[in-house]
Amino acid sequence: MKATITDVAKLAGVSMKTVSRVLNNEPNVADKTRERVKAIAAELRYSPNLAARGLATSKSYLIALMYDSPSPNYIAHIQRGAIDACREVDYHLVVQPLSLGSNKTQDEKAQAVRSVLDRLPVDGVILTPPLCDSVTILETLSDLNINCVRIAPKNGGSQPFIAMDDETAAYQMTQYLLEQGHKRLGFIKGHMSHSATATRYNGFMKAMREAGLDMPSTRTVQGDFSFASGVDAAKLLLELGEGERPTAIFASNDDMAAGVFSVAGQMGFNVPTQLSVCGFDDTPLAQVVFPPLTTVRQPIYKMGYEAARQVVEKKGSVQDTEQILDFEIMIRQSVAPPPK
Amino acid sequence: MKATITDVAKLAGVSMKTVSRVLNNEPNVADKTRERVKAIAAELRYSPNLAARGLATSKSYLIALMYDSPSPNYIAHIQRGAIDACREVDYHLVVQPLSLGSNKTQDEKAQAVRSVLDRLPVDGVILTPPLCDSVTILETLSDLNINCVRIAPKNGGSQPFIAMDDETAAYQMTQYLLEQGHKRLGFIKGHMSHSATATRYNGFMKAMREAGLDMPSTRTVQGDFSFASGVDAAKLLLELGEGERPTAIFASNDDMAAGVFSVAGQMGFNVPTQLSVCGFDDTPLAQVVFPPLTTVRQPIYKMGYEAARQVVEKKGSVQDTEQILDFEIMIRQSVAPPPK
DNA sequence: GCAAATATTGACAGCGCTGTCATTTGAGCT
DNA sequence: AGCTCAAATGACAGCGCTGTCAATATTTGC
Repeated sequence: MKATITDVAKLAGVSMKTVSRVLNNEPNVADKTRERVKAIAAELRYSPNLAARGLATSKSYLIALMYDSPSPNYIAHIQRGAIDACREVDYHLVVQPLSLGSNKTQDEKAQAVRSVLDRLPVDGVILTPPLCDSVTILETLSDLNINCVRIAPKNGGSQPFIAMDDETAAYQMTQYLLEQGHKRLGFIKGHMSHSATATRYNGFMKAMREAGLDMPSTRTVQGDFSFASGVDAAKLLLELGEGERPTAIFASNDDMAAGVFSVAGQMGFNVPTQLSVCGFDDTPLAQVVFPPLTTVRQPIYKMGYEAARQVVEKKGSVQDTEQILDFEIMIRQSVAPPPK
Repeated sequence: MKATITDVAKLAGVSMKTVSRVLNNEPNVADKTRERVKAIAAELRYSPNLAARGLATSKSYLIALMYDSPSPNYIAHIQRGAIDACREVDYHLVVQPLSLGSNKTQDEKAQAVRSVLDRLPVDGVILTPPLCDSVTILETLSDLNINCVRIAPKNGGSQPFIAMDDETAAYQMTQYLLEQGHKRLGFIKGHMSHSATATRYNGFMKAMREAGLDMPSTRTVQGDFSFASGVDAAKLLLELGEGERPTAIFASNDDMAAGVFSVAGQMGFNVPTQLSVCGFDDTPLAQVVFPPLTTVRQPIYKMGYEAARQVVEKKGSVQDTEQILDFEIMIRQSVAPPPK
């Protein structure tokens, strides 16, 4: 049925081993032989049997993308990037949602990871937030001797990672708000357990500080990245007295920004003429609200892509193991100068 | 390092083959032996080597979820369901996006599928729209002797499928609109290549017909499931003269409904007091607009779950191979009686 | 109690590939 | 030509598991 390495070897008049060498780009094969084998393999549409190869090399040619319920959109893009990278090197991606609620103990987390990897021994793992911040998980992985790459981890650590400079992005976005003439800004923070919450807030505060602007605690509200928390936060912010109320609100993600839109609409504040709003992430939502939301685009596809490349290549040098990717500020129509 | 079947066999004082039998729940093992082997396997945290098993059985214990860029949300839920089903039977899911633009010829589609499956010979495939409607792909799969399950295909055919009754859902939603007192309804159709477009429209029309209501062509607008197309369609609909303009708009999906919201807001129509809007799909978006959108919830998680179960079990009887799952009408606040 | 039937177990080959190491080939030199 | 040495190639075992089929243990029937 399906061609095997033996078929190719026979047709090419060489040994299986030589075919194997060609297929794996090993040295010490005469160019002429190499060409001939390649041609015949192509003709036979031969492709090596993953299981056999895996058994012989004790590799699986599989990598896992582990995540614990971030937004579907986030995962979808990471995933897509990772898959594209895998295809280039004949690897395959297995998706592993993990559902590690915060109610799980460290031990349970380790067990969950272990049990997944017992059943499917992969060659590498990509970890997305918040999993990438669990020391327990990182330790488990290193126990199991599985190399991993983290996406947007809270802090550097010794494992390789891919990240975006959230702080600078928030900083620049805040500067943009200030350039528009806003003086009273509101800020809605994200979920405390998420790494981006602090960095985004820090970038925001840095810009405020540099501008010499006051940031009273009444205008900083805790959210949790959900639409509902955006709604609650916006209410708090917009119910402030005339001289206190922010003229612009920086929500730590798009969902919460949408919550702000919703409250603004109900309370009769026009966006952007009476209230400017900006978000973070550039989810599809950002273009599906009115007016389109000014926000920060994260290079999530690329993060997935680079993470997968790295996890299969396991390069050595340190500078290769930490990648900071570029963001992009998407200026749309939800921010305007403040009303007089 | 990792325990093998030989380790278990030695400790249990039986042959490898007997251990193998226990692990695969084969008959003809004495209960006592079975228990002992199980205990020892558990103690050793033994789990079989996928590659070795795959090599011996020429199965891969992998199934593929193939899709061609439907919304991330849709895929994420299907995927989650499929993964959960896989875990129950020790299978694994490999995700395979396919990007078959409509500009691809049939041959190219077949090639694309073939090349994916050449490199990763899976035991089964789950096909989502619009892939599940490509005869070429179905044929390729059956050539390759890979069994597949389709999710929400356009028409029955001979391959097993999981679907939802879109027509009845649209029918019931329309009835709900009519019960609220609306007489002039607008309908925004989906993308022509998508199977759901026709069925949803049919359900809508059936309810209109039964109610003896007129449906002039000016109030049926072609969309393509995108937010932008919803915007365009809404403009067309809302610019109609006073006596022509619909008092309620049924958009074939939530994105387009969001487009309607956006136009309504700009044109000064309050939703739902002046204009009722409903959608279809119950994407996260539905709860992130104001007012929350009345829409149809599809059992997408369950579709993924059932599809995976079916693809690994390949049951025989016909009634098992066609499953119609229940939908749910999510009544929220975007529909109200029409203005007097 | 004994043959026949059945249930339980095990020996062994082989799935398709790669690693190791031995062998052959050919190039480069004197 | 004859020799050395490196490059190219191949023979073969074995990765961990399951299928086949033979061997052994147990039960059944009379």
